[in-house]
Amino acid sequence: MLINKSMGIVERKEREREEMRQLILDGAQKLFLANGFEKVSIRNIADAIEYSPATIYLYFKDKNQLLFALHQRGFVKMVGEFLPLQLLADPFEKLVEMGRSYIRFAVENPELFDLMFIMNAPMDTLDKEDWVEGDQAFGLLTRVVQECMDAGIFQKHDVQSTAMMIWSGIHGYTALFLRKRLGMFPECDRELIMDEAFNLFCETLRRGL
Amino acid sequence: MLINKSMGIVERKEREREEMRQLILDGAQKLFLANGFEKVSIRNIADAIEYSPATIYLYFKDKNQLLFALHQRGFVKMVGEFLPLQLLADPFEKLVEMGRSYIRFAVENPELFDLMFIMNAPMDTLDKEDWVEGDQAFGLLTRVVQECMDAGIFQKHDVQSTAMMIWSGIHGYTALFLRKRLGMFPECDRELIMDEAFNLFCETLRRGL
DNA sequence: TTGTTTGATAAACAGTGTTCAGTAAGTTTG
DNA sequence: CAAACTTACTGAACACTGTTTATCAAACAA
Repeated sequence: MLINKSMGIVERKEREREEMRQLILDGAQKLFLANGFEKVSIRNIADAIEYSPATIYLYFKDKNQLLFALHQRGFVKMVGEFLPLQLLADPFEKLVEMGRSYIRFAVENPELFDLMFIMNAPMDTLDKEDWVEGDQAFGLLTRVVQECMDAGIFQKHDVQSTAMMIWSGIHGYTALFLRKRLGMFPECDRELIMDEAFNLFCETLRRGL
Repeated sequence: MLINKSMGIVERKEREREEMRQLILDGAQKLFLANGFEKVSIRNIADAIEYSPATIYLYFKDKNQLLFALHQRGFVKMVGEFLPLQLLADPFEKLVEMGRSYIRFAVENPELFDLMFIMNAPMDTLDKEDWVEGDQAFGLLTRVVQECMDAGIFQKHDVQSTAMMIWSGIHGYTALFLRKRLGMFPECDRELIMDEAFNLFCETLRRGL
């Protein structure tokens, strides 16, 4: 076996394999974002990229693993939207803007958000190392919370619990809204109430934490 | 047509129809709570109650409508757990206990909770009148919030927005926990952090609202 | 050139929600 | 009571789903 020859081939194969993975994910993402998750099957994805359904199983163990790969893409995108906000000087303003960003991300990318925070499917079989993207996003939040404490805006509590509390508060609206659980409010008032509730949450944190 | 005779029969038929509906729902509920939603099919339900799958479609337009009927059962159960708490004298304590109840309900009845607040399916086709159960539960919350305002515990804001904010806060944890989105915390700390975050939320409301 | 590995696939399996023609009882009418 | 009609139910089919496996041709190694 000629080492330099086969090594080149191995590298190319690896590259081609990764390209194929991305091709599948691109096709899947396009379909999911356009038609919603419930209406997209492995066969649809295979058709879209002009391969047989069985081929997809050479690159992803099952549908959940494919969904999880998209879940990771979602986190990359979300963290990308959080990063510019880190430049804001006032830590509390930074926190509020991150909350607003979270909600905006959810409204603009409902399918991705679903995958990241609501759907069961992608979390079914999961290792520790798969959490790096989620960790990164939550890390940004804890850091801002710590800054708020350091600046004396918040009292000093356990940072993790505080961050968790804030995340939950923001996530709550978002999830209820996305899953159409606000039927008790008349359609027209809904956006207003959401907005008021968000502002009230920020105000309450400001005063009470 | 003899009026008194046929009226008796019509009534019996109506009664039998309702009994059949309940029989189907009982079977469905038992299977869903035991195996989770993803693993229960119309055929399973039909087998369990010893009828043909097609029969179920004589009583429910489709699977979503069946799920929505269970969703309503869930609300009846939850409101049933909230009612005794209404006797508590201190409105803030009442609010906190309702929050605790919400979380406990979710942990003890994850499948029902899922149906009530997370799953897409049962909300797909929904009229206004279908919201009575949800309205009732949210009504209990707004009333307690109003009491807190009247007692001077909370500042006077829009009751609806305030109730929405509190609901979201509590719902947030619950949904994230149930959907296994707390992978960034080590397994053993999770319950503790959830508890701390809940207490912190109550404390913050107490001080900041 | 021969032998081996690899990537892709057609076909099948076991399941899903849902519809519909057909049947056998229950009910009403002459 | 017998005939006509109505109703509740079902078997079988339709068009899907995710997933596995035997097969085959092309790429590679000896």
